[in-house]
Amino acid sequence: MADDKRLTPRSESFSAWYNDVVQRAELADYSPVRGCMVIRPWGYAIWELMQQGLDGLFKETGHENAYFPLLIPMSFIEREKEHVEGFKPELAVVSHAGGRELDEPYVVRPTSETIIYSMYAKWVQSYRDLPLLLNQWCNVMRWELRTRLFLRTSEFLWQEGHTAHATREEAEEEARRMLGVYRQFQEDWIAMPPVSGLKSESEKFAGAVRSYSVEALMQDNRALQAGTSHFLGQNFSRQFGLTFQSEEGREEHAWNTSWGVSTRMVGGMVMTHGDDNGIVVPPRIAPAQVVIVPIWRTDAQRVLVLEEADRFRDQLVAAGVRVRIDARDHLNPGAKFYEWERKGAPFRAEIGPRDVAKGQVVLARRVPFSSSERKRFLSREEALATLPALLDAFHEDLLEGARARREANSHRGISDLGELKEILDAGGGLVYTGWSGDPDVEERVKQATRATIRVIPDDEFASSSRPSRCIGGGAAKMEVAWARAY
RNA sequence: CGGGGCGUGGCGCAGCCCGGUAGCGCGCCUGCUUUGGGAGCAGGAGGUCGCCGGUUCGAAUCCGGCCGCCCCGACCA
Repeated sequence: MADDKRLTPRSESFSAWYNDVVQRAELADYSPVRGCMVIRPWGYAIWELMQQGLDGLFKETGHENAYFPLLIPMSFIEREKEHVEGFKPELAVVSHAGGRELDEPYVVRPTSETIIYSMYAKWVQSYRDLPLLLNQWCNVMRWELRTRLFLRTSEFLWQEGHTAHATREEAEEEARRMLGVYRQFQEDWIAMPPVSGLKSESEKFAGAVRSYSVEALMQDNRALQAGTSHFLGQNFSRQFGLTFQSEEGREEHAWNTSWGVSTRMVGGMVMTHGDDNGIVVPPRIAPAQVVIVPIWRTDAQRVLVLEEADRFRDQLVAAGVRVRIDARDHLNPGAKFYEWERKGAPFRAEIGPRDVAKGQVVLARRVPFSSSERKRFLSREEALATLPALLDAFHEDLLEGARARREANSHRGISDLGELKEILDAGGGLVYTGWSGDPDVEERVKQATRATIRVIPDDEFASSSRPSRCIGGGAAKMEVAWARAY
């Protein structure tokens, strides 16, 4: 039946579409463990490319990778008051090991501030040991009530950067710098342009002095917190005795930051670029940027076509393009076209007997070049010479499309609560209003609209005229962006 | 945790109301023919009907309990 092959259209149910497409694109599957997912090879390869891109940026900004234990003594988590309050409900605890009950239970890390800063305390003596700039790639566990593949699972993969600095200014700068790295990465690799800014008090990380985030607007106009960066002040260094001797010989507490992005970005990619035919993987994170589909009738043609496909692949690989040949014999070409569209490969190159004869390839882009140009016929030399540029151009088109969608769904200068609610109920995305900074107002608006303050936007995203009225009445002290969020 | 829905070959479903020992599509296997947008024909494999108990000569179907999953709301990267 045709219906077996179709995905639930986005217009029918965006969340059903998401669940469908994540599984049918073979990104991930549900696991026997409640709330946990299995990331399948295609999805994992995308994550690996994200990791590579980010890891490069971390290294460029002076960070090194390390690894800390999965299990954290319960007493560590409990040391920072705000921190434990924030995480208590979602901790998974190991109480038994080696066949007996442990004297002190361990928690499966929900995040690693405590164990990492306890080690930093051991390693840092002098201002000369600072800054200490480490990152770790790992899994974490937060017991979630309601889970969704990639967007919220009990176990997820992420990176967490943890830094220690001699001065407050330097740590604050680091937190801002890494927020910028996330933004840059999401634009340059995922073609997902977020809005960056400061979190409100109620939305900040448990244990932080200040939290920043990048918020991306999905196709259903809900916001996705796609990365966070925290200025931790001296909260953890005080609890873990992370001190150093300053140049002047005084003992001082170090200043910390932490920052992380997770496999949630894969979900963000899906909901930013996907369409009713499947996901769209932006070129720089596509495990196969070009999929060659060979076409043949006879055995002789098969040999000839596959030979040409191999040669073309080798040439593309030499040009730095990630290529895959789909030589499966039990599927006809049409079936392969649909499959790779579902899985979001940026380009498909068809090579059949006619193309071999003419020395050409037929190139199709996952999102067509234009409505009138669904396929491009290129000589092999041309294809080879232009593909790297075509990949870049596709990235730019995706980024521009996503940015245009974000802007089209951003509503500025809203000062009336009724209007805010109206916009949100009509499916509006990011709504910019004034705010006094009063948490009671924030809570009241949240109750009334089911939206939250996503960020106090950075200057670049702020409205050209600063709002004077607070959404809850009275004078505004700042501008905030509201949205319903994942 | 509240509301809704669903558990039947790998996937999607029908059968349940009205009990009689399981069927359809897709997928899978074998063979032949095919292959430029989801191939055709022929043959074949595959199911303790979520679990436990009850009613009955007999339960996928009726009754009770339990478990699990999905969706919508309260908390969260």
